[in-house]
Amino acid sequence: MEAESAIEPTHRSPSERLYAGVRTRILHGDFGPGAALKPRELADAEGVSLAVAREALLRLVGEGLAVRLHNRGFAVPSMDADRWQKIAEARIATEPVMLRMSMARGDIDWEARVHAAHHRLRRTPVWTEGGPFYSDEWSEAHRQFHRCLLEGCANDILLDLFDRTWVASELARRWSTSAMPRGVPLRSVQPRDGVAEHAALEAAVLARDADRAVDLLVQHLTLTAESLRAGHGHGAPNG
Amino acid sequence: MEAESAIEPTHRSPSERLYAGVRTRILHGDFGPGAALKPRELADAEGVSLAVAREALLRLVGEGLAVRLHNRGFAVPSMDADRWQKIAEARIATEPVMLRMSMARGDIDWEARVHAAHHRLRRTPVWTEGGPFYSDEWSEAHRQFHRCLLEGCANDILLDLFDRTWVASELARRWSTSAMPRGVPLRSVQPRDGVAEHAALEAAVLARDADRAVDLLVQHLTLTAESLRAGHGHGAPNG
DNA sequence: AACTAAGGAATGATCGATTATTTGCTACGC
DNA sequence: GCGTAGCAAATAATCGATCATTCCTTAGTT
Repeated sequence: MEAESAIEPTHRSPSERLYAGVRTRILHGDFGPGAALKPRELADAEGVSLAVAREALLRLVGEGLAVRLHNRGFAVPSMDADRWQKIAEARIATEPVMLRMSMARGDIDWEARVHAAHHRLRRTPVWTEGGPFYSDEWSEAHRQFHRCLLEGCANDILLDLFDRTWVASELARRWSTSAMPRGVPLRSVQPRDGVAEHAALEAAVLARDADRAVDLLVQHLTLTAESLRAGHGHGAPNG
Repeated sequence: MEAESAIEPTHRSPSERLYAGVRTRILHGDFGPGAALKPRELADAEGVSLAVAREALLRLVGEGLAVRLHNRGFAVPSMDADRWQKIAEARIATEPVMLRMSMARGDIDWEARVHAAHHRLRRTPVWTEGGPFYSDEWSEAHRQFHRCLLEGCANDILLDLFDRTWVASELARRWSTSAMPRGVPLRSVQPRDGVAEHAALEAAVLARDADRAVDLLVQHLTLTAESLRAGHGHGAPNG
């Protein structure tokens, strides 16, 4: 395998293109919570058949990024106030156990990857140029870092569960930041020092201090949930 | 809308019928691990179009009951020796935390449902008439009982994760039992008293003894994994 | 004998059109 | 005036056929 996935991303199959496009747009919050995802529209916009749009939507449903309403098509998942809490709770319930497993098993190579992931995260600009949104690069680096911490557990099933929860979390996060009024960028409602939190987490992990690492992780997740909850109710575009 | 979901189950949409049928057959082990799932065959067998078969397969992929190979169609997930361990480990990692949450939050109504689920489980015959297989009714009652124990946590995200893991677990279990030689039914390699285990678990849960309940659950999961591992390598139909 | 390359059969992906269901509106009766 | 039956537009589900890729056979070569 050489340059197989790195060549032209736009050269892939129609199905793949449309799937990736819609996925990105959902994650970016281009569709509001509960918005209908119409196969015809998506297909026409990409110049492709209905079947590929349906396929893309079906895949998204499997991933938790869309829901299906019986005989009423597809839609972006809706988001109510306490879904936040549920997602944060799920992460707090599952990730600490995984982190302990990861730290108990991870080898030198894993340590190196954690270090690299943290380095990348630290060096990636958090904010986009103009808007109050996280940059795509930072979002991806952020995901990589958190996943990397847990990858030492070497359990595909558990990492799958992480991926699912992460997607739900990102979706919710995006809507929360989208709900912010334009004049009040996210940084003002997030006085925490995310960089320091990640650094402390990395340090504890590499020092193999499991108790401290779990503490820091739970704290990190709790603070994230709280800052996002604080960002709610400012004037969400819809319900 | 009157009798909408309770009428003829065979009267549902073609898509639903085929989906449910294939799902059941996969769970029953009618296709070996890694077996190809060909849309054309499935569609023709049910007398429906290719699109319907593809849709069903896509849904199955989202559920973890099928995998997709790039430009090479769909297949039943393959199963290697240590996948067992991974699945058991995932359950042992996640379910105890959920059980504690559930027991901390569950109300009287939840207790009643746990009791009912256990009653149903206890009264359902475990084995099918002729073969060495679990009966469908028992499998479903078993799932309901275990899920019910955790439902007190009142967290959709976490219960979703349980559902996924359970499906993987059931798939693996079925293949393990299928691998048994015909003359040696499963009961002989499973000397444990599953009924007593479930009863003890129910008792600890209803007594709100979280530590004991978690202990029993972990023990239950561990024994399951071990008995299933013991059943491996007898002469699996394929790889 | 083994390895490689061409070609055909099988299967996967995509398409355009048709059928069935839902939705929103309108007209009618109470 | 309100509720409801019925019609029409929109959209979801399904179909049969076509295009593209992979797999398997076979012939040719070293």
